[in-house]
Amino acid sequence: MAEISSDIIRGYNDTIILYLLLDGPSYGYELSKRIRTNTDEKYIIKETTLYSAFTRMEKNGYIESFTDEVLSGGKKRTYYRITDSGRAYYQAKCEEWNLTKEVIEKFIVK
Amino acid sequence: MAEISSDIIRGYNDTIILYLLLDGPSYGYELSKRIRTNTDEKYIIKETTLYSAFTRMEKNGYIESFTDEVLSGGKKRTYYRITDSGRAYYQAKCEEWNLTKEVIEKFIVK
DNA sequence: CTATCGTACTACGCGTGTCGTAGTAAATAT
DNA sequence: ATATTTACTACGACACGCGTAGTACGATAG
Repeated sequence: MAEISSDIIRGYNDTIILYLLLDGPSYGYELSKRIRTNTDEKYIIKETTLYSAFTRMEKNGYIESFTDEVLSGGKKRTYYRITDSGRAYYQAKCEEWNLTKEVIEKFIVK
Repeated sequence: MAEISSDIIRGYNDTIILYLLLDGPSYGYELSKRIRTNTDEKYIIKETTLYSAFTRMEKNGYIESFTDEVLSGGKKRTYYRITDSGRAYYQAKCEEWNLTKEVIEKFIVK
């Protein structure tokens, strides 16, 4: 079966994460499982990709973090919450996606 | 208007080029114009991106080059022709695209 | 007759996102 | 007692795209 290449998902991991955060705050491990189940195992995000996306997006102001005092599985969780700026970015990414899809599909034989 | 980010087109430039070469051999300048017009100016490939894609794909055996003796515009043209391996790669990329599209669209609000 | 535009590239090096590998740490299942 | 699951962090490598610059010549415009 075809695999999803990191080159095409590149730059859309942020969008995927932001979409899931629209439902409310979440954390790495949970998000990774949601992505996995949501796509019927078709896309399994790499841990390093996920956590580096958190760092980047927090730096960019798209998400905010807060920590839970409760330890789960030995390590304290870091939760992330989407910001207004993140919501706007997500919307822009959706528009970009629709345009990009239109462009690429001109070169894809079905 | 939304712009196409290099992060999403990344890895699909090769596919776009191979698609156009299915019609027969072509060269850089012509392909760049065809991409431009084909997408109604929505996607204008950068020259460096295009020529580095040629180098990469020739190395990978997806395309073959030959030169025309006729000088055009002062510089001799390098034509590229798709190989059988390139055709197979293109097909695989199309399948990958369909899968990726399905995955990403689960996270896009329309 | 000089200058700019169009054609057709090549060279160099940077930035970014993804990924492989490895390590830390504790709770829970076997 | 050991393996697995949870929940991360650190480090470095790699590939692709892109900015910038340069080469070279014909054709067209002023």
